[in-house]
Amino acid sequence: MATIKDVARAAGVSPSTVSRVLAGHPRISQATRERVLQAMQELNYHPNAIARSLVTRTSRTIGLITSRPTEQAFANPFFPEVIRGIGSVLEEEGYNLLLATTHGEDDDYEACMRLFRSRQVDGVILTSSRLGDRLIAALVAEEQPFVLIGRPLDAEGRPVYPEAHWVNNDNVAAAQTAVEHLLSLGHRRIGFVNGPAHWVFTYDRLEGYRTALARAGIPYDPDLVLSGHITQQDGGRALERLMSLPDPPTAIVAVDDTLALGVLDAALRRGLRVPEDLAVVGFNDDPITAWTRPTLTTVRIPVFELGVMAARMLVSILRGQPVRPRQVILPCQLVVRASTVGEGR
Amino acid sequence: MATIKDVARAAGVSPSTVSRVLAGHPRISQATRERVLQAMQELNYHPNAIARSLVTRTSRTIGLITSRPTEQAFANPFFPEVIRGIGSVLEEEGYNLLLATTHGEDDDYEACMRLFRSRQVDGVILTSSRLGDRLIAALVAEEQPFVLIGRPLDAEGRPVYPEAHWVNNDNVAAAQTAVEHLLSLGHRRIGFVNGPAHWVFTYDRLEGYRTALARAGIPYDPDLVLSGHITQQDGGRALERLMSLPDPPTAIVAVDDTLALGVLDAALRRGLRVPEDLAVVGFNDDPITAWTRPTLTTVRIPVFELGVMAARMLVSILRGQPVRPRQVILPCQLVVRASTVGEGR
DNA sequence: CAGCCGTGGGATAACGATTGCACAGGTACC
DNA sequence: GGTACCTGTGCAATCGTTATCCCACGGCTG
Repeated sequence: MATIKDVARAAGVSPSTVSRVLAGHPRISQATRERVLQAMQELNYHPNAIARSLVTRTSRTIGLITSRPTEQAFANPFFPEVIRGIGSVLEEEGYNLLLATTHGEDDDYEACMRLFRSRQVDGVILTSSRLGDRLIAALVAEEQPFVLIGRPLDAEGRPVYPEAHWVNNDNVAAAQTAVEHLLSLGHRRIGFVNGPAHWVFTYDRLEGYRTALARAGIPYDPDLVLSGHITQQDGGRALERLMSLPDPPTAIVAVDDTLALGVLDAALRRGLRVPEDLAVVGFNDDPITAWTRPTLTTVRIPVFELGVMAARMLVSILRGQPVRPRQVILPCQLVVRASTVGEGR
Repeated sequence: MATIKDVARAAGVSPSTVSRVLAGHPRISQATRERVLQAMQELNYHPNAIARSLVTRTSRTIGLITSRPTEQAFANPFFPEVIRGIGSVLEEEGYNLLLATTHGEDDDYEACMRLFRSRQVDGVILTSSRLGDRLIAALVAEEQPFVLIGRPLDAEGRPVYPEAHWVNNDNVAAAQTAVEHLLSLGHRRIGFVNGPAHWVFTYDRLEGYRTALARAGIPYDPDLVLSGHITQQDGGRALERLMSLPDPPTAIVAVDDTLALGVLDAALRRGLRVPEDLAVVGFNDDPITAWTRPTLTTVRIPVFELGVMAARMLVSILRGQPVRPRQVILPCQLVVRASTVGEGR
């Protein structure tokens, strides 16, 4: 493959000049520029990004860290959508996207730090966070450029790192809205089917649930709150346990559509009528929710937009531009369907 | 950040020696090795992958080329699943995964070639192909390492590049099986709702449709075959057109579940009973198909496994190992549900 | 006419690793 | 005791760019 030296020789100039043409340097005469460009064409020259990275100390690549549990959690719609969002920005900014694939729960830490230390990425986007996340702590400590989709909380659930950049959908408000929707329909005993409790988004949604209840003057009943993996199976199990309570709920909020599907399926199997005997609300507006019988009330999350915002932020950071608000919260939207208000179709 | 020279100085050896320790070179004494390792630890040294790439001329990164139309086509389940499959292999092989994000129909060509020419990837995996695909032609011509998920056909649909590496699900057989299933249920007029005709997977599925009909001695009726984008909308439109034929079909095969969903929805709206008035078969076994009413008969495609195989192949190629069979065909599985045989639930 | 400045471009040194070659010292063998 | 070989390590070139410094040249100014 042709190098910058070959081009230089062919054009009768020095490598420096070729480099300057490449960079669009102003102090190059029109004549030389054209000679160089033509030589490039003739030799089918393409600059070696690796060599360039070595000297500029930037890779024009950003990493996407998605830990396995998240991938499961958001399973279908989240992953491709957020990538589409991120990709759409990076593409026009001329950045590459490197995926960190990890196996274990905590391997995202190693994977991410390796990307930075080996200089393969200029910054990263994290697609989710845990309470007291050590990866976030490390990135902050090492001052590595990153943007979090979500928000950083310490192990006790208190907001931390006010300087950090993140973009989040308002999970607290979203869950609150969902619960208030049920309250407005007259429900008073509302079950909450949670995912793994140490994720921030599940934590926040639980928070919204509690807030809504508190505002309505309904005491919090721990028996009504279950937590499991984000699978249809665990959704089903949760329903069984909730319905065998002495005073079972008349409505259930699940933190993810997959869980809600499990709940719904188990409820129907049990012979419950939805929503008459039990109302169900999910999260994410998975396309599938428009097809269940009854269709599923759910909270739409602007995933594509989260990706776009996160990417924009990170690019600004890397450019050294100050990012206007360091944190952005995008609103969610309750999509009311038949699983809470009957035949809405 | 510490470099190899810092480590060398701290350990009282030359950079070469440090490099050899890093590479696990055999002719390094135990004592030196330990001194060097300790120095690395103390300095928190991590080798610069960029610098290494420059001299070794490999990036230990592979690219994933997914053109926008494909992303739409396979929308939900395909994309994350194939990445999971690829990732699971690359992770243990120590390769990175770089995503090529493209906007336009033909931009995948530019994107892919740029990755190669700028030396950012050692090889690529293509997630799909068109008839007479120029990207494939270029990769073959330039002898770049690549694996295709799908198979290469020329503009007229003839197999080409017998040397190329690819892994494919047997779309012809799959479609054939689907049609034969309908034939065995007594259907004689079977509609075919296709995606964009220039994709190989749609081409192959149409091929399977024709083969099955031919074997059953049923003449091919072009009126029964429609082609559009892979959206629910176009599925609905296709149904309308098919059902307004003078002699409408009693069964429909759609090349993708999204299309099948559109067909199903439009059919139900039209007051047709499924499967009594119209049987419907889709492709991909999207989780959603288990939730429609009636549930949707579909063809399950081993997406994760396609990713795994493709990645394994590519890694072998990059290692310089001969790949045993250059082409692999994975079987599909017909999942029979209520949209063809009534209440299967 | 001397000095200065702006323009265009060359020389050279990094950037941080790998690697072929050379070489010192020790051991084994004839 | 000399030669040959093995072991362990250093030297220096190299990968393909960019960046810093510097110089040549021409025109303008005083």
